Amino acid sequence: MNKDIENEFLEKAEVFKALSHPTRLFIIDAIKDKRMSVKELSEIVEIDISTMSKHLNILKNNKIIQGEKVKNFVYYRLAIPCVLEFMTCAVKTINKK
Amino acid sequence: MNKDIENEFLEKAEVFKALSHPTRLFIIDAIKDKRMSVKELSEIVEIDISTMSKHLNILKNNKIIQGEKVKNFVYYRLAIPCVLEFMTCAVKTINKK
DNA sequence: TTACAAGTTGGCAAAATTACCAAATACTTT
DNA sequence: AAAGTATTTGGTAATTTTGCCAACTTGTAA
Repeated sequence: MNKDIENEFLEKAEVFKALSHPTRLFIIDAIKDKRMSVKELSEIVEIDISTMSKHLNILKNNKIIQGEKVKNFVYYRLAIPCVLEFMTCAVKTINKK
Repeated sequence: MNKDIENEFLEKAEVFKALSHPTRLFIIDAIKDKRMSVKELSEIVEIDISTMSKHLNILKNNKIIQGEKVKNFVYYRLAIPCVLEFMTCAVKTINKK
């Protein structure tokens, strides 16, 4: 693959990849209004807390969310509100199917 | 994983997954103004034409692009212009890093 | 009809992703 | 200090994605 093209689009692709999992899209929807802890999120989605922690880490590494430690909880919130607009476009796409 | 949550977010995640590869983001950028054939795209990106065909198929299955056969060429163009706005948000995210 | 070019599909191996468990860390509370 | 709760990290197996080659299909042109 051409290196210039790869350099230009790889970082952007990483952001989309971070959003390409149902659990991570749920997270974004869930914390858009109020911050939530890892345990709260894992219990709602019904997955292992370690799995949830890793999903949150993927979003955090891409600066899509950010965490804040309070006591021994970590509360996460949206760092990039524009991701919500992504959703609107995704839904338009789905409605075409 | 909770089934209601999975049902609500799986389809949307598929759209993001379709966009989560540098070659596929390049395609979207390349055909945003003018339609292009599989061979043209594969030569620019420098990958096998069969690989390019598969990438195009992933985008087509998600209704992000659409193809039109002319002679023995297939020209692809954008079907959902709003994906370009996704890019703008992705870049904002990248600039934070 | 024969040869050629564009595109698609199937198969396979390498790489990446995902989810669980177990163990480690961080912080509280008794 | 000891026990308990929340979170993170390492390891591993199952699944998915990716890219090439080879073979096949479709349509063109000699």
